[in-house]
Amino acid sequence: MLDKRKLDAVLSFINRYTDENGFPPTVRDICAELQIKSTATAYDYVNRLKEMGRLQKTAGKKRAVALANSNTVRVPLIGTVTAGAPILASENYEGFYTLPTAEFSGDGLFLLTVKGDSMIEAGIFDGDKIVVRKQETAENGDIVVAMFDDGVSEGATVKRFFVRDGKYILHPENSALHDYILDSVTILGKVIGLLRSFR
Amino acid sequence: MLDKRKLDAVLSFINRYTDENGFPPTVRDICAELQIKSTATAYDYVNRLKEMGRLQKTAGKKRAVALANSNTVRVPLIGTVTAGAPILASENYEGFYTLPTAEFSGDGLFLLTVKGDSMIEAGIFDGDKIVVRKQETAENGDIVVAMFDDGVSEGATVKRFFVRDGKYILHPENSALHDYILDSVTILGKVIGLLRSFR
DNA sequence: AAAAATTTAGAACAAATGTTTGCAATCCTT
DNA sequence: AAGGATTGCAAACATTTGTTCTAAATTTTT
Repeated sequence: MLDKRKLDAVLSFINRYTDENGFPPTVRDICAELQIKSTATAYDYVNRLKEMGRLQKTAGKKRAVALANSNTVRVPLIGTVTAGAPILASENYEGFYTLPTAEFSGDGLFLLTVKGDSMIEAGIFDGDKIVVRKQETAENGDIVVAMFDDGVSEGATVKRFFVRDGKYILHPENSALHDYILDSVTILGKVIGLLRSFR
Repeated sequence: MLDKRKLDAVLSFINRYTDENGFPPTVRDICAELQIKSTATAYDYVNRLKEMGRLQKTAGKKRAVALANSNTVRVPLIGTVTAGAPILASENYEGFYTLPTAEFSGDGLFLLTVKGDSMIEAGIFDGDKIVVRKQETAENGDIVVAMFDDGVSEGATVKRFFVRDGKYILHPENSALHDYILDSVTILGKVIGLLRSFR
C-alpha cells in the first residue's frame, strides 16, 4: 500500500498550484515540488488519485488534471432585493462570484444585494450580499426571498417565513416593522448565507 | 482595428471553459468554439489579449492561459477568536477558502471563526467567519482583531477600536458588555468583511 | 481603383508534456 | 534470509499543443 500522505501531498499541491496559477501543474511540476525523481512516479500518483476518484483527468491532454471535488462554486449576482422593486430579471446579472463550497454549497445558488433594514436583527444588513438557494417551498422559520402582493404593495423581499392558520407570514427581523400576513406568496429561494464587506 | 467583440468572445470563452473544466482551453479549443479556421488566428487573439493585459500567459507552456484579473483570492482559515483563548498559532490553519476579489481584496488576508456575541449589534454573530486584513495599526472606529492583557484576562478578541486620552478602547457592540480600556493592545488586523452560512 | 495595411488561413515546425517500458530499490510475507 | 510484491527511477517515446512562416483574403487608406 502506498503512503497515503504522499497522495494527499500530491493532491494538495495540485489544488494549490491550480489556484495560484489558474491552470493545473504538469507531472514535472509535481516532481519538482515533491522531490520526486521520475515523471513516471508522479504520473503514477496522479493516476491512482484518478482511480480513487479524487481528481479528474483526461488521458492524453496536457495539463488536464482537475480536482474532482472543486472547492469553489460560481454563483451569479443577479440583482438587489428591495421592497417594491422587481428582481430576477434574468438578464441583469452583474457577474459571477466564486465562493468556497466549504461554506456555501448546493445547486441553484444565486446572490442578491440586500437593500433596507428589515432583517437587521437577524444580522442581515443593508448592502449585504445574501446567498440564496433557489426553491419553491420553505419551512417554518426559514429566511426566504419571496414575492408577494398584498394589495397594498408588492415586490420581492427577504423575510423570515412562517405558515400559521393557513396564512403565510413574512416576518421582518426588525421590531420597528410589522409582519406581512398573506394569502399567497411565491418563494424564490431560501437564504443560506451571506457575504459582507466593510468599507 | 480588430473587432472588439471577437476578443471579448475569446476572453469569455476562456473564462467559461476554465471554470467548467478546471483547466484552460487550447488554441484549438478556441478555434472550435468560435469557428476560427486557423490555430494561428486564435493564437493571435490570445496574444493580443495578453498585450492588452486582459489575460496572462507564459510563452511555450501548454494550456497556460489564465485570466489576468484573477477574480479570486485564497485565504487561510487560521482558527477561532474566542475571548481568552490564544489564536494564530500559525500551524493550526484549517485550510484555504477561495473568496471573490470583488468582495474581499488585499494582501495578508485571513479568516477567523468568531466565537461569542460581543459584536452582535454590529451584525457579527457567533459562528461567522470574519475576513481580516493583517495590520499593526488601526483607526478610530475600525473593527479589529486585537490581543490584550488587562491584568484580569487576556486573549484575542474582535472589537471596535478607539483611542481616547492616550488609552486604547476595545468596544464590544453589545450593550450588555463593557468596554476594555487598556494601556496597550496589539492589533492583529482589521476586519474587512465576513461570511456566514445558515444551517 | 490601386495600394497599403490588416486580418485570416493553411500548413509545417518545435517544444512541452503525457505515457510506456524495463529495471533497480525497497518493502512485505513466509 | 529468500522470494515475491510493491514502489521508484531513468530514459526513451508519442502526442498534444504552442509557435512560426508564407500567402491569400479582406479591409482600409490614398
